[in-house]
Amino acid sequence: MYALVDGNNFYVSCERVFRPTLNGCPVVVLSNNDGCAIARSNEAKALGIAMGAPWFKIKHMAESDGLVALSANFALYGDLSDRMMSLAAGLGPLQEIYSIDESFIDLTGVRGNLVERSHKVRARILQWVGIPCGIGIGATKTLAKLANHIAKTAERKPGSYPEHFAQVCNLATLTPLELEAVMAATPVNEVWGVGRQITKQLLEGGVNTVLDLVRIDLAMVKRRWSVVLERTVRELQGTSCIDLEHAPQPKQEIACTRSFGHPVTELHELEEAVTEFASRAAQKLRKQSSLAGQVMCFIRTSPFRQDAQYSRSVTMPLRRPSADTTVIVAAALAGLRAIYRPGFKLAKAGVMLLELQSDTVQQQELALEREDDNVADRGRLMTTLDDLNQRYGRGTVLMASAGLAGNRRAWSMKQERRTPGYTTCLADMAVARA
DNA sequence: TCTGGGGTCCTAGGACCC
DNA sequence: TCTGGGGTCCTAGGACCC
Repeated sequence: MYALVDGNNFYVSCERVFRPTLNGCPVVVLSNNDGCAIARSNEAKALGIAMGAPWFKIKHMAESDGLVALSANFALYGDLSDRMMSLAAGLGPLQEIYSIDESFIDLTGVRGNLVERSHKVRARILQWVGIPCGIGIGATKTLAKLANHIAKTAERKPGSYPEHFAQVCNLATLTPLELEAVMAATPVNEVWGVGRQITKQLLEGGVNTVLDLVRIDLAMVKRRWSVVLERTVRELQGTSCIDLEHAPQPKQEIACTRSFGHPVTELHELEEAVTEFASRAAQKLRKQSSLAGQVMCFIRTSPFRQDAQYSRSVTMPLRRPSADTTVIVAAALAGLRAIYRPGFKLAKAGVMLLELQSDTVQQQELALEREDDNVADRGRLMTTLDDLNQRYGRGTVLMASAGLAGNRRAWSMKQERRTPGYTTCLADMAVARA
């Protein structure tokens, strides 16, 4: 038995914790670069604002409907997420943190009334952290996700499901007939693992609801689609196929990519951006104690513009696996110079680290060439770099090719409406006035 | 003027091996 | 006239997730 605990409209709820006047208002949180809406309050959803709606297309609602837009404040969301997760963990013995706002809990061995227990955990998260969440319970992770969807929808749209499913929904307590009714009332695209493409194909085949999907022929699903969708159907039928991963696995690839605040055409500007992205990626790499075997670098124009299009990537193998910022930046810059062409209005660039491996395994080799640097010294240098940037703030010590932050940089992302780091920066702490 | 960022898994097809 | 069978590895691309 699994539970899924999921924060409602998470980023918006985080903002509301420190700005209660936003309660009841239509609010969206914008992606990096203030590009599009990535979180919407219920009121914003009711205005018809879609997930991913470009800000410039919905901006007019600020005047007409009192829509409030905020730049993403990931420092705040990450911190409130940690607090929410530690309380959600109280629901059962094992927890898998699935995303910034969701965690699965393995309920094996938990006695008593699971719904009552969930309501208590939910109330505690609301009171101690200030984030409202929905909790779904089911025999498999896919059913727990479905239950979570029902819990949220029952709360947001009265009449859509039985009232008592609001906030907490345990599918395992339903009779077969009740379960069928719920599945028949749920569109198939709400299932975890059924995205846009597969939804389209299912609808063409007359599979409209979750109930239709759960009754589909398994062999046909595997033939027509894949083992992935077959697994989803089995999970809906109550056979657990996706295990809880309570120990986070190290990433197999690490990326740092950004859209630019303004189009970039000059190589030297790109070099600054790519240096920063490669440095950030290398830092993430060291944080999970990995080495990278390859560095990928890409640049591209905006596919939304009518301008001449250009999109190239290049993968640079490293001499030996490394987590050294200087090595990774050098490889990324060499790649950039190889793919750069003048005359294009570039909108985005990025660096990805591939072929990651643990830094405790080091392939030995014959010393056929002179070592310029002592590997242990370089490791200490990187540790010092990370410590300094941790203590005095990101960008305190950086590669010279990153340029100076004080200079005007076309590539820096736009963030015109960001709220303070209420919980992560002393100077930004909220002040209570009597 | 203005459209995010960061991941995972699976499959098909080609190159290559004996 | 007739041209096998069985396998691995790699890559690109597509689907999904939040």
